[in-house]
Amino acid sequence: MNIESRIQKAAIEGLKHLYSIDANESNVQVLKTKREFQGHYTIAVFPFLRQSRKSPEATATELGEYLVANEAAVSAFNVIKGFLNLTVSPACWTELLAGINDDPHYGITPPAADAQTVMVEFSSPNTNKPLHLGHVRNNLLGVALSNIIAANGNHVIKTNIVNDRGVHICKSMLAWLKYGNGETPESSHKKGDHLIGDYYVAFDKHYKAEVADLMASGMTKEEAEAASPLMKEAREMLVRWEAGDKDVRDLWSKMNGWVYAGFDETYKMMGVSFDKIYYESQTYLVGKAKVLEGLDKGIFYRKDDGSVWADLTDEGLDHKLLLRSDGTSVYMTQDIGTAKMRYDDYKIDKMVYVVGNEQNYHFQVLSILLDRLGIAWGRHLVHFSYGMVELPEGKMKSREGTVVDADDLIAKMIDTAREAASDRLDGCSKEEADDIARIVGLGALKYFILKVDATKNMTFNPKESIDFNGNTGPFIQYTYARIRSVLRKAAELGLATDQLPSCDVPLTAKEESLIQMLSEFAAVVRQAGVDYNPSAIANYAYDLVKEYNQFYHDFSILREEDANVRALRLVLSSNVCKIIKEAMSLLGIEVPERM
RNA sequence: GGUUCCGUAGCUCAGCUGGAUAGAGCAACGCCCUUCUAAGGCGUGGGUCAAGCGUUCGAAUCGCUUCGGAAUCACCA
Repeated sequence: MNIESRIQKAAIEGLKHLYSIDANESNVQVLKTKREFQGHYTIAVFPFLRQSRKSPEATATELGEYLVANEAAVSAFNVIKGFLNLTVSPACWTELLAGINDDPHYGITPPAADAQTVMVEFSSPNTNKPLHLGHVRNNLLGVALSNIIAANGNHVIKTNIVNDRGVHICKSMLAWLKYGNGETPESSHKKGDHLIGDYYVAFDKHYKAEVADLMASGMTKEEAEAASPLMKEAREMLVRWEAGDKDVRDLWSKMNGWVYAGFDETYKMMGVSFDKIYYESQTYLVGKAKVLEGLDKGIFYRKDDGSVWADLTDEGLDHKLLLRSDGTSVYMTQDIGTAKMRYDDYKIDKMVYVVGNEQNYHFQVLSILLDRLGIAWGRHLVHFSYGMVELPEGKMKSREGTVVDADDLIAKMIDTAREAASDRLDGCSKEEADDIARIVGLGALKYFILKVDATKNMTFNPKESIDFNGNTGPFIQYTYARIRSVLRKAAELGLATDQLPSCDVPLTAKEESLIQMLSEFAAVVRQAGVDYNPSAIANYAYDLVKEYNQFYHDFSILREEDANVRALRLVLSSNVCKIIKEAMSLLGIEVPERM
């Protein structure tokens, strides 16, 4: 049991004993004492005054006296107004540190025998354009969330649903046929996803030109869009694709292959991997069948024009289209198919979709539809709804060329990291220096994105490059590397870094505070899991590191002459190191041994 | 128009299951390397927590209203 719980339990007993108050966990709050006051934990006694029939000061004092007498962890107290500040005994802190030191994975809960299986879907790219900053946020959140869910004792299956079919794919295929002259990633020395993206843009350019010409000859915009020969060809191509036309399918496979090779490079760079990948080209027919099955069962209905709908008015929502009048499927149909396949493939207890908040309505509807279709986890599916990445001017727009490309951004971050390290890695080989630049550059990018509350929109200013000082990934990595350096030197001197002294060692306030923060890690991981909130881990790591840097600045470790004090500081430092690494690893961020 | 989300320092963000004088980083200005990595530490200035009303011993946090911004309500995905 942690110290907070012990204090809370004792306080509940004390209130009962002193005033016959029946308090419980929810109304006895044990808070962390604010910096400017003396003590480690604080209880506000205001809620108990009515029943204690005493002043705030008197009540707090009596409760404080009770706790010092009856709870070994509490060694002293002070009262300011109605706030009871409690001081925890040094022995208690040392014991706590020993416990953390003995646990190589403190804060991480391995799956138990009856652990739940949670599937996390993220990334889910289109195969017609390269990944941009929005996808980066999605991927990083997906990885971090999967790690956090796993760290809370669940089995996690990471999955990706690739949107590899539809008229948008036909557009780039058509443009490549018309304007490509057989260009390949090899011949052009372009990543496959970027090559295809260029043809998607080319289609749009020619299509716009056609529409403009037709409008110049007197058509309205709608007429012109409907009459565009290019668009007509693209739609015909989709029909041929659905019919399984060999030429179209071969081209489709070839071009998708290029895109996947490009994506794989980006994924690898970002440290993203999946346990299972689904393709919409394989799930949409399953969805169609499932919808028709629902139609037979009377869950859905068919309109006169042949389209199939779900009536959601009893849920306070509208009618939702599931199959078009021409029998083709829509987005929702595909998600239903994917859900069924997942249900058949794995015994999932819970499904988490990492998808942008623009699709909140979609997932509200999907949840209801899956439930009606008998998918067990449908009703309680989790839509991890994250906010957009915006530029200072507003949304990224591909048409205006303001999209921040993932590969470009990553390369730029690594270059910046390399420059920043240029004059400080003299002893390193080229490979080591490259690896450090990669770790630090990506660390800066990942932390920048993950430290902000995922549900909120965030702003990225491309003109001001991501910082390497202050509340950043490199700041945390730097602290890690600095501690590692001290620990290496300790090893050279033959000093143990994991042996607490057997006798009592007096602790400074900073040391106590650090142990207190280390012990909080387990609760932070748990809460991050409950809230689906990776940023809580990031902010914790920052606070811990900031605290450690003050300690590092104010106290010596290796030059400390008292061997017991030195041993304690080494253990403390090595455990801060361990927790930094664990926290960053939950976020999918690596830490360097030196930088 | 309906629904949902957001509004905290010049900028980017914490804090939100109610607790003490609202915190960081960046930017500005100043100080600290003969001492374990200065990507660090310390300090100064910077706030009507969008506004108002309410609930409460206590509100940035909870409720209502207003203002401002975003998303969504497609036979797009």
